Amino acid sequence: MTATQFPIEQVLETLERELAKFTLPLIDQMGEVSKTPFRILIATILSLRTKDTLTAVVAPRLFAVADTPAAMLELGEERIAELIYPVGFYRVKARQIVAICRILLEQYNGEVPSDLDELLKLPGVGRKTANLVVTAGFGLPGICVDIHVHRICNRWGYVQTRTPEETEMALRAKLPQQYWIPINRLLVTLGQNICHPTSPKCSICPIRDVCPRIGVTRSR
DNA sequence: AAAACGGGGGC
DNA sequence: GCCCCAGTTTT
Repeated sequence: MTATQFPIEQVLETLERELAKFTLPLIDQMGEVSKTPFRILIATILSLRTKDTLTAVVAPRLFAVADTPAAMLELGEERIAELIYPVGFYRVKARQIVAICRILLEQYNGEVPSDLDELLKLPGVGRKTANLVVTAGFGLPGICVDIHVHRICNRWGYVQTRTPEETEMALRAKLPQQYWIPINRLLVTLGQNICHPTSPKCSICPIRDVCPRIGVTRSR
């Protein structure tokens, strides 16, 4: 179709090799033992519109006190709000956590469902959160598109989309499935450390040789 | 399509 | 002081 297709596979493999040099996303910061579906679900709720370095400090405080839906309900909305206060949106998030845990206990036997459509029924869970639980929590195929994945894929010209949901669908159609799970982790890492919305640090970018927008500082 | 939720950190 | 942050829901 196009004369020069963006070399997405080469780029993602390069990023995979360079990953160790960068600050990693929230789920990786929380450590291997924290990668249970329930912790990923709750931590992702806490992380909405919040820096993940802050969430990575606050979330473990909550998990130390309550690590299951039943324990969360026992803790109660007020106490949850106090514990998560620094992440912001604490009232909304505490209310959503309680509502989610109630549903998990009443309808899912206290377990987090692995099905995307079931996850999307939970209050406060949109496509980004649901797909992160599917991929990072269960290791199942899915594409988690946050603002970094959306921005960078469009910056590269790999997709031309207006919303993260459109980007997710475009990637499902054209990105080889072996990259579905790692693309989020790779592009969030790149987006946080180098490929910023404004003033990206192209001079130290590991894929500068093949990026079509090298030196272009405006967001898209 | 736009507002609203919100404290913490960077500049 | 001003702006942004691994979004989602409501108007």
